[in-house]
Amino acid sequence: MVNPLVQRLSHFAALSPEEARAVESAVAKVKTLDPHQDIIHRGDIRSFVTALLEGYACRYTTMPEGGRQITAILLPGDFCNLSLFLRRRMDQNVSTFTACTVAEIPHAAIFGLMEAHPRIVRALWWSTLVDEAILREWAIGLGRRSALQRMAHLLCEMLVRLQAAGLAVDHSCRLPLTQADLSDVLGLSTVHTNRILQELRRHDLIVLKGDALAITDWEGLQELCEFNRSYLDPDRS
Amino acid sequence: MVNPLVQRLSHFAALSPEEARAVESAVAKVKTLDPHQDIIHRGDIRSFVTALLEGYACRYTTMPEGGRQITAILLPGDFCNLSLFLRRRMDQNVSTFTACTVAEIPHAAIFGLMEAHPRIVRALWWSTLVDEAILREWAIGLGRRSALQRMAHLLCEMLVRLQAAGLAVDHSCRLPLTQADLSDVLGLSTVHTNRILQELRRHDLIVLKGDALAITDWEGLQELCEFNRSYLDPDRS
DNA sequence: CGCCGTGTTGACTATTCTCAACCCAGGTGG
DNA sequence: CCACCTGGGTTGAGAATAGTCAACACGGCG
Repeated sequence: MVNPLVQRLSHFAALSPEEARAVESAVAKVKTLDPHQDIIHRGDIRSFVTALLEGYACRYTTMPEGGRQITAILLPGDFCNLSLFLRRRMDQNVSTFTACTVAEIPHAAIFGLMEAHPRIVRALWWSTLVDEAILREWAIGLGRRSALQRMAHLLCEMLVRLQAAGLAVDHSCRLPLTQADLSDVLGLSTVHTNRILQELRRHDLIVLKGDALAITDWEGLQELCEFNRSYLDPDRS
Repeated sequence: MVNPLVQRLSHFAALSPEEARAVESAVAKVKTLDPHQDIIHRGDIRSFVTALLEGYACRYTTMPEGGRQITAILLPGDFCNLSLFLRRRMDQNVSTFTACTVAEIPHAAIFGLMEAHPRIVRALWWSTLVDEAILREWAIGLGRRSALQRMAHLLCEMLVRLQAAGLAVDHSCRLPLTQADLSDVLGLSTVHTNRILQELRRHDLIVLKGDALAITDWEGLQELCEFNRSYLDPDRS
């Protein structure tokens, strides 16, 4: 199996075999994690950065009143906390949805990589830019899209990202989030999320049963939310 | 006057006098812009990066149906489009609120800076991290805070950022955004924005008249929205 | 068997939006 | 100097979107 981390980084800047090896050997430890287990807490100090190799995870913040807002869904190849190599303390929580395997890369190894291989700096920076572009698109949706469009947009985004990670066949993929999880992504109540999903099903746009998401009308779903994938791709347009 | 750009960057990584000079001499051109003038459009290709030296500006995206979502408010020292030095095309619009002066830094000069002065890489990366942290906080607010809390949070954030830029005295600053602009930041209608502002005034939390914002109950305003400034500061906690 | 997590439903409430009107200050042209 | 226009702010009424509360269904699992 190709290392998802290398695969992701080469998506942003073509890596030489030597550079790919350098990335792989920067990994100090590989860990497996249970579902719904916290990887990092807000305020933690770490001497390493964590990258997701297998499974689904998220970054989130909890509100003092008890709510939760998910600010990123992490897929294989994503960094859980790249910012930690500059910032001393983690400013949000990261937790798994499913069982996961993660790679731990010591800060020193990151600095070493960056010094020896300028192209890797570029790739790392790119990866944070895409992170930010996704977050921006979520903010736009939270501010200006209806609940229905927001959900449709999220499903489109997930499919495209999972396709890029080689984790989707045709227009189907695994989506191991409960309706409560989806609510915390979209800023909705669980009841409303449930009704929105039913509406998408009623229009024959999707089939979602447990883990399994199938987008049965890809064109229709994209039109509904005016999905434009360009923000997910390095310079497609 | 200290160059706001240098001031901002030294906030993130102490720059030697030589590095400060290097930053200043990377600026190829300084321009002045009218109020409500677009600086960059989505899709533009540029060979330089733009930094704001004076004035207030914003990044925004327009929806196909006609809405607008502002995704960042830019103050002196902020980059309008730092991502452009990696990404070929601009993925959002940037426009001024007030008359502004901006510095144009050619991509080549950025690369030169980064090569000669590793600490500047650090400072630039930091600046994008803070950008992202602000955006994340906005997303959290859009998802999980009431309109009232969102507005309060924005005003707290603006005051702290303007203080850091030396543009606030005590708890007062200039806020040259119309209620329609504020609405496009907070994801509200202008009517609701108006009513929320009245509510803040009624509780004697703020005085806002035209441009002039005075926060008359700083503690109360922070409590109302549970404002915690740590996301704005390099490793305050 | 009974419990728990997840999904579903109905009834009611709250928040926010839309539409339409109106006010007011500043600037412009007659 | 005044009439008019315009952009921003304000108000009221009614509608739409989304939240809350409470109950129930269903499957997996101890």
